[in-house]
Amino acid sequence: MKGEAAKLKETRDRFVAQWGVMGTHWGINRTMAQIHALLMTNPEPMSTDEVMEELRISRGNAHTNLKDLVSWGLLRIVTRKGERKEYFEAELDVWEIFRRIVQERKRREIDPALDVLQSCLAETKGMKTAGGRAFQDQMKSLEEFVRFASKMSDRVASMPHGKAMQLAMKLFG
Amino acid sequence: MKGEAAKLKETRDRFVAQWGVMGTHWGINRTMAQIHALLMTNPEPMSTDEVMEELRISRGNAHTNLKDLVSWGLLRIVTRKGERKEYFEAELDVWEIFRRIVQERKRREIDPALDVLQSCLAETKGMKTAGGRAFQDQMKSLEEFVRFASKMSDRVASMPHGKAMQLAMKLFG
DNA sequence: GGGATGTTTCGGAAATAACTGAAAACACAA
DNA sequence: TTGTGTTTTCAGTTATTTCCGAAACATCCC
Repeated sequence: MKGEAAKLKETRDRFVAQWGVMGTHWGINRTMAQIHALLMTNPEPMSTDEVMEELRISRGNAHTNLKDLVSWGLLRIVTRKGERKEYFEAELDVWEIFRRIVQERKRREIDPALDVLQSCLAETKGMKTAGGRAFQDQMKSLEEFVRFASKMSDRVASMPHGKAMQLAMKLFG
Repeated sequence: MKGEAAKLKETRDRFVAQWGVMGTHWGINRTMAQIHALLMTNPEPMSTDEVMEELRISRGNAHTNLKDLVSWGLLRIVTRKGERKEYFEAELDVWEIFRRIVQERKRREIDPALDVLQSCLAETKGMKTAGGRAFQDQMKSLEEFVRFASKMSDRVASMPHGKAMQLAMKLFG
């Protein structure tokens, strides 16, 4: 029979690896997803070196992705008294994680799309040909929808956990 | 002064190009996004050859991405009487587009994540060590949330336009 | 059959994204 | 100021994804 600790390690490694694969499908890179998985399941904050060793990756790679995760708000930097080294700890609250991701994806994906649509809309304003009209109508539909999505994202991202769940239950209970 | 038609073509080209760039950030490839943009703004269905010519891409590339878009439910294949050639036309209704994307992303991104989490959860069931408990708690939170997201996606994807908007207005008006 | 038309597949080329390793920059204490 | 531990940057390499071009396949018509 296998020891519990060994089994745990195995399962955790599998989680980290799989989460990395998932990451690539989510449009974020493998390493970043792996680091996130690693830290979400580590009881203690980890240093860059520990992450490097655990995942067998270079310092540059570890550093870049740790800092990216911090900029997403998914990791926090913590320091220990008397030590200069930086340690990283993951946000564990799922609602908080979700909010951060929504916020960031809005900024990176929705807002730029909105800019494109609005500029296309502006440029074709007042066109009278059938083709012009049709194009503009389609831009308008898209713009309205994306603008709406943008607003929704903001609302969701600024909702506290309790409120969100309450709302969700009312809708989808 | 520039003719309206010329201006329109220019704006549309820019839309197609930009939408392609956006696509790469959304985790779908440039060509696929460009074809989608092209067809959403084309009054008539287009053939593979027309798409190839307009975007200056190879037949293989055009073919693959057109079929992928069909599998996403974002394009329909239409045929003309007496012609063997296939033409493609885009779904234009934004709510419909949104539903299809939600559906597909759920299938590709949420469901596999759920599998991973559930299997990790199962494997660590009943562990008594502190580490095992902590790991399991985190898996459980994630699993619950992702399962919830899965359910939400299904509901949203099966909602008719009117119902969804009505709901949205009540929430975020 | 065999030519014409259109679709699908696929090996290798090209483009893009991710990663490494090492050096440079930085921060701070002695 | 110099030494030591740590973070950051980046040019070059490697891996992955995307794309091309051409051949194979399928279908219809004569």
